[in-house]
Amino acid sequence: MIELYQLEQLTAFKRYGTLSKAADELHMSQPTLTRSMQKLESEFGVPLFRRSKNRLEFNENGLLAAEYAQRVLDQAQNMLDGVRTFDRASHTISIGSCAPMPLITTVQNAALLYPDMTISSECKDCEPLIEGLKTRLYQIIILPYKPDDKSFTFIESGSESLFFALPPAHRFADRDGLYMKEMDGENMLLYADIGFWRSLPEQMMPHSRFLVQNERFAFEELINSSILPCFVSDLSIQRDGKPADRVIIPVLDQEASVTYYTVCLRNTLPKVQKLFLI
Amino acid sequence: MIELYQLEQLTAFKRYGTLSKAADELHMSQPTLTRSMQKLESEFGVPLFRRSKNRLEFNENGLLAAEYAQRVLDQAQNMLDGVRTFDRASHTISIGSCAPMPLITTVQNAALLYPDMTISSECKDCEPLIEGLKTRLYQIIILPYKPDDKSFTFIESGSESLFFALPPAHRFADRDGLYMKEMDGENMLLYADIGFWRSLPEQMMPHSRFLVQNERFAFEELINSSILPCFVSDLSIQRDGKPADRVIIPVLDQEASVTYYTVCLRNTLPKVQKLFLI
DNA sequence: AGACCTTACGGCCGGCGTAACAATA
DNA sequence: TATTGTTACGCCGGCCGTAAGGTCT
Repeated sequence: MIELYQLEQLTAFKRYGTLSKAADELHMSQPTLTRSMQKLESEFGVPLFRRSKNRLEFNENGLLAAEYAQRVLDQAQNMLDGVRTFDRASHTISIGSCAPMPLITTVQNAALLYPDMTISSECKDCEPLIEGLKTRLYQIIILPYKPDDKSFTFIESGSESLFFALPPAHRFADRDGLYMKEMDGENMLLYADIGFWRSLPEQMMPHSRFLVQNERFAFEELINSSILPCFVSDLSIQRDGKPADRVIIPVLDQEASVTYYTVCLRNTLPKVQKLFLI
Repeated sequence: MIELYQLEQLTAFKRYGTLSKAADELHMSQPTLTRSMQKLESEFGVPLFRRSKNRLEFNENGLLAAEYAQRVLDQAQNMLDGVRTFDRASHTISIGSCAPMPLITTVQNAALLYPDMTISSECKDCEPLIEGLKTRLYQIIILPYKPDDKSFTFIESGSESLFFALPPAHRFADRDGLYMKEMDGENMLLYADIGFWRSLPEQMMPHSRFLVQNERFAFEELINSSILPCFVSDLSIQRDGKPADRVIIPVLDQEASVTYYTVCLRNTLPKVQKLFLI
């Protein structure tokens, strides 16, 4: 029977033009390749080459065969990739979240409940999350609102509320609560990786400038060494503590408090059931 | 590397359900198949089977792999078929003709001029011939008129004229020529395999009944043992002689005399050039 | 007992590299 | 002389079949 290694050799000959060069590239001796091509030719049952005394080249059959061969090889590679990718996916729980904080506990839970699975996670906007859930890019997504798609199932999985972290000398430092509108115009430090929260300040405080920090370290250093206000949340305080030398004032806008929902496809529920039984 | 024979084995296992049966079908021992599948699995790098103590079955990876494998095998088979068909086509001159008589000499010429080629030929109506020439089903066609397609090239290649073959006692036996209309209403013997000629008598002599003979032998026997008139042509006379005991009267209608044209695609001309240099 | 899968063992075929030869540029 | 393709020869790895062992119905 014709075998893939022969097709590999055939396409190598097409690429390199001579048996010698092809044999080099294939890490084999040139006589071996000669014999292998003779055998292939006899298995096709039709001539594939034009032979001069010291020159071998494709005839039209051979050119056609080499094209076909490439397609067969591509498909074989495609098979390997496909099966390996499928296997990897079946050992991976992919979680997408609208914000980093609720992701942390969900990833922890998933790792504990499914110790043999690889947990992959990322933050995205809500629309791509929902798209990704439908296309099975994610098995689980975390949204800041109840999804209304009938093919989804979900549980409430926590909440997060924003606070202003003000320097003690700030004019609003003694308030019990603040609307963002009241802070509009004040420049603030802002940590970049906050998911869907990112759009809220810019929307509600159009006159403020936000000093966006991509590095967590830079963000925390600047809190310590400046008197700029910034945002924190109950979850971030729970995780990292209160920033030193800041007064914590609740943000009163209703948009500043959300309930998170852990969502999956009904179809996929069995695979991640344990996460819904907490 | 993964090889086709392993994929063949994989799909056999899918078809037959157990290694034993698959091994039988593949004419190999069952331990051999066990080992081969183990090797395949290790080459995929992911588990393909669920193993009980005395039962082997696909897991989801394996099912997917078997589907992919079938596609690879199909494509490999497709490659073989494609190349072999291409090779055969390149050694074949396929000739289509509107009538059998001009085909004979053309096929003879082709066989002489291209002794290494296989000559295949058939009779069809003019429209399918032209279609077939365009789609390269034929390299050459023979038409009873000049083609007007710009992509065709052609030469005149003979002519054929019809005659009535009447019994000597026929009322028209002494005529120098006859129009078909004059014979309308008389029953006639008709040989079936006459190509485009077939439609002419029925069209011009609607009141006649034609006793169509599919067998050449039956046709000739009936000429000898009856007094029914029939058609012959100059070419048929040249080939088979005049029918015994018949008077040959020219058919005067203009449709009863045609000039034949040998036609090929301009593109394909080099392949059949010699036939156009006669 | 029969069907099935796996492991162990030894034979052998076929693909491999080396060497030698022939032709070409 | 350097490069290329083909043929001859002998080695050896890997695939094969047989045999044996274990499990399940």
